Amino acid sequence: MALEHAILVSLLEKPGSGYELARRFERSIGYFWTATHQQIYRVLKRMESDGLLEVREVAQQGRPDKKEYSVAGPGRAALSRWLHEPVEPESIRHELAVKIRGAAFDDPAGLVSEVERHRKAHADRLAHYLSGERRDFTGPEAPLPLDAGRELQHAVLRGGIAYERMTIAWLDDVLATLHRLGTARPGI
Amino acid sequence: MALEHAILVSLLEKPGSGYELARRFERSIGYFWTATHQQIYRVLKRMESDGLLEVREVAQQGRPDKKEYSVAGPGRAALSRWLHEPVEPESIRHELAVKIRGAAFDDPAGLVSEVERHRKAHADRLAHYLSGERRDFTGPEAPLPLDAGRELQHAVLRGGIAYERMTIAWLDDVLATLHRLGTARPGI
DNA sequence: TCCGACATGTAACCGGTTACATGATTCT
DNA sequence: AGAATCATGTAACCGGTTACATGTCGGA
Repeated sequence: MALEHAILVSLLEKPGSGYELARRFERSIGYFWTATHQQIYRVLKRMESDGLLEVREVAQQGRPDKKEYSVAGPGRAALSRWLHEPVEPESIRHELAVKIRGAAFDDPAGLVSEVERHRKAHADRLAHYLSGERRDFTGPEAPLPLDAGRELQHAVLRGGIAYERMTIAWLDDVLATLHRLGTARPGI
Repeated sequence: MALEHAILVSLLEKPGSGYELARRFERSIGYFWTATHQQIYRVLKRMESDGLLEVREVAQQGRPDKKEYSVAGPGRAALSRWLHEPVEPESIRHELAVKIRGAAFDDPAGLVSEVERHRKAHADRLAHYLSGERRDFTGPEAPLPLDAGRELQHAVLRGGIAYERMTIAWLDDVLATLHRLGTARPGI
């Protein structure tokens, strides 16, 4: 049910249309919760009919009209309720780890290029996060009234950065292991 | 579709029943891919009827009979095919991160206990991984024929260890941030 | 004229979760 | 007698994915 709550958070940060939400889920929010536009439109409709959201038809020049959603009172209450109830610490699902273990029954060396692909994807994401951090969280830090939202967004981003760094280091470890296996027994 | 492949890997490592697989998914394999017994029984049945697995009824003393599954030729081929095709680098889904961002619109201090709960869960998992590592991957390392399966299992476990350590450090960071927000503006 | 960005949707499918159900055996 | 472990399942639901579908507007 976290998609609903992710949408509530995103709309509290800034109201927007389904399309705009979909874009945000490709960026900031999507760093730790993904959703496609189909899913988002479906859930927005349900949330609106449940009274969690309000819609406003907005005419635009040079663009199609859009429906701007914002959080209604019950939506805010629902978020608050969720924040106060515990969620289970989730376990990761890492398909690549399955592959790595599976490689023992196939060709370990054949996995090198796949691991390298993943390493690159994570390095790209890290670079993206770091540039976002530079853009949004450095420079003339508003010194007096520290904005809780900003601080917490930054804390989450630091988590993403730490995750990508850790993953890259681990994939280097995996590559070294695959290399060792490849050279140790060249005949077999 | 990774559940099928996780099952193939697990059964190649050692044949077993649905029940045994479910237990493994609570342990080693489950560290990076989870599945409940209902799911496993359903998929085992399908995989068997697809010819990927073989079943053998095994009578046991003092216990109910079980169906021992093992990987058939086509199953091994399917795994090999999967290992050679790229999988998309997946993005994480971290519900707690949604909560952290959402806390800005509610009570940041109220999240402390939840974050601490998660920190403890990850610390427990880390301890569990480390004891597994000590048990399975240290001591009299077979020095001559390094076993590819063992090496790769260890590499995956090191990934789990790195993940838990990173997460614990991040949650400490989050706790420090929440604390800062709580003390900085005691009146608001 | 065609492409890309903006904007919103439907339909079918499938994988995963939750709840329910049964029954044997061993240990306390 | 009751709890725990071993063992295997069915059914309903729901969230997420993939494919398909439509239409506007601005710029190359």
